[in-house]
Amino acid sequence: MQIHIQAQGGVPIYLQVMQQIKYLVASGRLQPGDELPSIRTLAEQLIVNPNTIARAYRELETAGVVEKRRTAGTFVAEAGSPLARKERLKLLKQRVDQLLVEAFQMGFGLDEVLKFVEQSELNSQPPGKDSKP
Amino acid sequence: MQIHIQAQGGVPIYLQVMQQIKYLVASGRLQPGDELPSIRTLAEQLIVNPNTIARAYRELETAGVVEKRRTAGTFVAEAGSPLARKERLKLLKQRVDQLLVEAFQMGFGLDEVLKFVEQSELNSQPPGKDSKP
DNA sequence: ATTACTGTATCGATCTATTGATACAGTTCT
DNA sequence: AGAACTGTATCAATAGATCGATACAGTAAT
Repeated sequence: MQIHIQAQGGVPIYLQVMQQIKYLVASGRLQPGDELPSIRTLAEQLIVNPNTIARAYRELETAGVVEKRRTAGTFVAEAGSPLARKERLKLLKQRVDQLLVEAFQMGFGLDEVLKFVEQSELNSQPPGKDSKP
Repeated sequence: MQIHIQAQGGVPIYLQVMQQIKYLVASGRLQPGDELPSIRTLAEQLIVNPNTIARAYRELETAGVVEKRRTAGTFVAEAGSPLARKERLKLLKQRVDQLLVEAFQMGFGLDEVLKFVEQSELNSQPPGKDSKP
């Protein structure tokens, strides 16, 4: 699995690992059911402490991205996050507002944000399964 | 100025102040040229150390949101951020991708993200002044 | 000159996050 | 049974962020 870590930069290693795995899943390069490298394997590959990878996997499981099977390994989870729809909507609204504030601050307009959203490499994603709950 | 701080919650005070001022500017409730409360005034109002507000203002200035005039006070900056357009585009793309990853992870589709962007309360913002550079 | 207001700088205490060293517990296969 | 692999738990060291106390420096009006 292609993961690259920057020791410099202030971003915690476990977060970098989380983000990159999230991207791999969101872009479809990791499919539900796929097995991730074992904690120790990835730790050796990145030359970090196993605890660090363990933490990344643990939080990814809490977030519903991966699923751990006791002695078998860690796998990409099947379904989406288990959060209630209302909670997710609230979160999404927050994220969108944050993005827009930053965009406006940078001098961009709504149209440009929309363009970026439409043109994202990630746009091949299947539509949400609960557009109408 | 209406700013509310939560001591609990783990979010640093100076960040809360920054975010809320950014929102006030992005939503137009603070206009370019408007004067912000002095560091001490706001510090007393929120019952925090002046250093904390000073830090918020300092970082807002670095971000190009406000402008400090030595002995006169702190004001909302005129232009957008001074970053080069290429840099801003890169940043914006990153932000959008992050948002989409989170949205997909939560089980939402592109269409729903677009809907949220279009329906945001912030959409009354003037369009970016450099749509065509 | 004094007072009252701006923002600035320095130092230190404290707390939290992050990472690492190391030992543990369970399953699977030989 | 034993080896080799999963993920787990505990504890300590370190580094960094955050915030506060306090003193400084400049301008403007009295």
